[in-house]
Amino acid sequence: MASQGSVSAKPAAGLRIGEVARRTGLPVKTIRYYCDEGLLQPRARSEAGYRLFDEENLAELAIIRSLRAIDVSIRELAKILEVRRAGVCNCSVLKDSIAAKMESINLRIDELAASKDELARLLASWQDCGGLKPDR
Amino acid sequence: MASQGSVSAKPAAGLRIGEVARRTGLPVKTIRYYCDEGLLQPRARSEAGYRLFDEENLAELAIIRSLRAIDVSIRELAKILEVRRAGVCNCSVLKDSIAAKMESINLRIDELAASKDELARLLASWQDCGGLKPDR
DNA sequence: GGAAAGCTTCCACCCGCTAGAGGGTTATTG
DNA sequence: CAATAACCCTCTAGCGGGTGGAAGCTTTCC
Repeated sequence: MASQGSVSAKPAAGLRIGEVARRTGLPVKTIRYYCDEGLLQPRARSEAGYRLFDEENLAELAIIRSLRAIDVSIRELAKILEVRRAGVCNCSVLKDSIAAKMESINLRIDELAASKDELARLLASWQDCGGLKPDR
Repeated sequence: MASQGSVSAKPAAGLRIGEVARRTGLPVKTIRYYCDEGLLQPRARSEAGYRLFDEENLAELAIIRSLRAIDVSIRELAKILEVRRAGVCNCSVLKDSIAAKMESINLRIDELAASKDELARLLASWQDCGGLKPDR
């Protein structure tokens, strides 16, 4: 009902979960799981009970993705987002924590680089010997 | 019994699991788990039933770590190591597979870099506003 | 010889999803 | 307008990859 005026004024009732999934690249089920765990609070529910998300939620999901990528736990993430939501930017603890996470990303990148080397050596060893067994 | 000659000749009965843990940085339990899953076969068991590992096992663990770091599954790893053990260097399938994994490491690194940017922006936004809430 | 450290097995549990059943809602289309 | 497809809901179960702890041998060290 009420086709949206083609020109503008979009009250944007809210994004439904599928749309959020499309925009973030996360599976619908995962988003639902994050809600269940208290990581994410949909702005509202539709009449029918559908979760309705907003742009803020998208921003939160971006943070979630970033931190999950370095294995920050769901629990810790919940705390972090809570603090953020409370608008406690002056909370240096959180800032430090995030800074630490960033540092840990560097570590992780180094580890991955090392892994790559490891695999390269492995490949090279095969290339070289063209069929030699690991000498056991 | 038989202190090892300081000069050489090390029959090296085998490394016990704790030593392997210390050398690889993996928890003892995890190593045991890898054995249970058939990833790793200790060279032997001591009289008392202790797992005894050798240098080859250490090399395998290095590979395991590298591939686990990019979420190669235990099952796939088992196959990879089996092939490797069989000395099938001419198996281009495996070589390709490893090459692909290496490519995926690059992807992962890019993702992590993106995460870092995301977090940097987050931090910066707080720095800037010195106490502004996420505008909700 | 006796305590401390290290190893064994086995079983239960945790985390982060993910799949599927069963059922209501919204959108499209003939 | 009814039918159908696509979407959403909750709930329960299961999986992958470990991890913790109990109970009980071995090895090491003083």
